[in-house]
Amino acid sequence: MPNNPEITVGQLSSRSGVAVSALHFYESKGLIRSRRTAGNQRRFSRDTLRRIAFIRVSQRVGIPLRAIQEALSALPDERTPTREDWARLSAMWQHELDDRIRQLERLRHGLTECIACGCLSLDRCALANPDDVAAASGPGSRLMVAPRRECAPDCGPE
Amino acid sequence: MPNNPEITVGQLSSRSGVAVSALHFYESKGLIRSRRTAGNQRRFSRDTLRRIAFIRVSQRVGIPLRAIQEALSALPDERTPTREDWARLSAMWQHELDDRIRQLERLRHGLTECIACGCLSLDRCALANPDDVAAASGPGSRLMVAPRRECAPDCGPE
DNA sequence: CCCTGACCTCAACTTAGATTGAGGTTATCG
DNA sequence: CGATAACCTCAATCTAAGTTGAGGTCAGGG
Repeated sequence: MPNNPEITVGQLSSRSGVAVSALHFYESKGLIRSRRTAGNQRRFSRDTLRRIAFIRVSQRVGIPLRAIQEALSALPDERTPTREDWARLSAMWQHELDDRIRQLERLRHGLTECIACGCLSLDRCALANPDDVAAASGPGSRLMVAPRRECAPDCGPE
Repeated sequence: MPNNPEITVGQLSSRSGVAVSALHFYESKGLIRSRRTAGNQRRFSRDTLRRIAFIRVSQRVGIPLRAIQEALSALPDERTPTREDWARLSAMWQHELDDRIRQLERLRHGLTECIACGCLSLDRCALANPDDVAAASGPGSRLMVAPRRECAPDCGPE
């Protein structure tokens, strides 16, 4: 089985569960690469499967394709990536993931308080005016959360 | 100040931090409502601010506008919503939020293991083949995660 | 040899959540 | 009264992440 080193787009699709059209799309975005046969058909090397696994995992973390592409471009260009190469890449997302979990937990905490007071006041509630929505959505992402203020007595409905 | 009960779209925008165009958009989607003046300008009641706070918080949780609209439609139609009304609504998202946190934590756990083994194999890694991506994105959301299999010795690069 | 299924390209369409612009009206300040 | 800022509608555009379809080619089996 390690004898036929290349696979077709259809095989790649059925093995990865990703539609052929999506694979074309990924290739057009530079996330995967292929060689062409004499008849202009794509042939993928086996480690493309691993690339796709990485892409799917990354998408689950919430990373946009654009950023995944940039991460993948850190892989060695002609040598087949080693286990360490992949581990290094995966570690990158772990920070992202930690951040996102922390954000959601802050949000959950805030929501609990705000349910208690029923407030949801734009001025006072940490939940409004987030400033950390854009995490992992672009280069200059801002990660701060405004310091919480107390829910004031008048922050319920008038 | 509680004397002028209505605000313009510009005031709503600057107080909420949401662009006027977005407010128009929200109104077109039925998330907020307005009265019109003789000159066809929008006038919003004050509790629209709270609606917008709710919308923003919900978006942070990852709820699509469509679902936010449905939730908001549970608010009383002519009476100003009470603190309890809002609390009831907010509580709905808490379950969503818990789910999402749990998912991300599972993902993080899996990622840690996969970093250790460097695998990311489509066949063996729980991280590929998720089946729980679509949580909170549509009515029949599937929440299962495939039972984990061990990372096998050959799941590193060949 | 020819049929069929897998493959090719390219353009158009999809959904979500808006933003931008054109062209025109209203409200307010001095 | 006039300038200007804020408002109005409606259509077009944008990004992300693809899917769908038209029209045409390639490869392998019977």
